[in-house]
Amino acid sequence: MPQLGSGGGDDLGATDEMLAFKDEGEQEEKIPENAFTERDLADLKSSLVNESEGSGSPAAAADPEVRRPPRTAPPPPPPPPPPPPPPVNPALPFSLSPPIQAIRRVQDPQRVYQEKLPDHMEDAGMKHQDPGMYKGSAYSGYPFLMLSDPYLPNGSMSPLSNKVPVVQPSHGVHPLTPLIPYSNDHFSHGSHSPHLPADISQKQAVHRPSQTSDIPGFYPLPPAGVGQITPSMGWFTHPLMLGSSMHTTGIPHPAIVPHSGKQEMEHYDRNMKPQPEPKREKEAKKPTIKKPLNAFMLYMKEMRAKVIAECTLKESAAINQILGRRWHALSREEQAKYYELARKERQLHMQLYPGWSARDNYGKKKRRTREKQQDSNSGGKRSAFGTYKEKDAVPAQFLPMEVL
DNA sequence: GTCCCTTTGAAGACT
DNA sequence: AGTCTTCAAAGGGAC
Repeated sequence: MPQLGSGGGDDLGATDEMLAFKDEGEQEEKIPENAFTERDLADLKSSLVNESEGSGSPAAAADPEVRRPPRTAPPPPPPPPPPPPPPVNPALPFSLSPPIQAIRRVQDPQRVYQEKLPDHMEDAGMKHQDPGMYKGSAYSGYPFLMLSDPYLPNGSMSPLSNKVPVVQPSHGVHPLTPLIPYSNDHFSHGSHSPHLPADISQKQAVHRPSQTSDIPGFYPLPPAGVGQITPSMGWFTHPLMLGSSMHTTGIPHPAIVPHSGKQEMEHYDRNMKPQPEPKREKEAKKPTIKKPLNAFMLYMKEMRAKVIAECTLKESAAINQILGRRWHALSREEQAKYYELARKERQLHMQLYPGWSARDNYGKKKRRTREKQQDSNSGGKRSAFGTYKEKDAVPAQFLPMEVL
């Protein structure tokens, strides 16, 4: 949380929030009386990360966050009394009664999910996995198995979904339910990952230094699922895992995504020399390694379906606003779990792709926007990746809602 | 078909 | 060191 931790950043973020609430006024939900103050929230966030990093995991030594300079935030005041559980739906600016339509939308998650499964999964027998895995309440019990992959487009499955700590749509399940397995037991040091197929672990062992054991079972599977998900299910025959999708460690990872028309491609290897046109075209079809999801993204991924089910909203922008407010309404402990998940996610990502940098994906998404902005305000304050008008010296993300 | 919107957090670039 | 920008997910809406 660099922004929060940078000088007045704490106040910035919180101020934003407060203004947003204020702006939404009566139409939006009422903040719980004992909602965090700006300061409290900032302190909590700061301490959450610190706790997460200092949770005693030996892996913390390799954690990039650990290497960052210590936060300069003053010693946090005594933590406020834990707020009572947030209201059932603290952020909903609308009726709590889910319309029938919305209910129907989530009534048959299994069907929906199977529809989403790519063919290769079916080929690999994935779709025909023990249906019991999807049974039960909506998605209960499934979060660790039939997870839409965070790194694959359209939430498709990837073999590694079974191991990546992706918070998946729980659809009625408590948002943190899927996180339970991320207990200290799973993070415990030295335990060989029971979730990695033996051959994968061996391959990792070949390429990885000793820290391999630092990411033991933080991609846990339910006991029933562990034995069912095996490499024979197509893990190594997935088209995405052939060729460049396979990491040098031999470990396929969901962060590797195939080329989608939406994103311009850039080869993963930054050291790759410029290629002649034909080769570049060929290269352009190679997958991109995506950024690991942060805590909020993990939270969103899990809670989105629930929010959609609870309201009639479909637009992601509106849903994300709700999720953002809910995120702030989460208790310290609840957020901590997501921070921990995100930390592990980054850790694994870093280990799987040591040479990868977020910079690799720069310029792939908003180039047109930036170019447009550059065109419209030539003479903007900055020009590295984009410009903004002088009067907008404060980035849009820091502006109160009413200004936007 | 492509981009925008909207959120928070992480990381890189820049001053 | 502090500030700013970009990207990560998602999917309806706008063009």
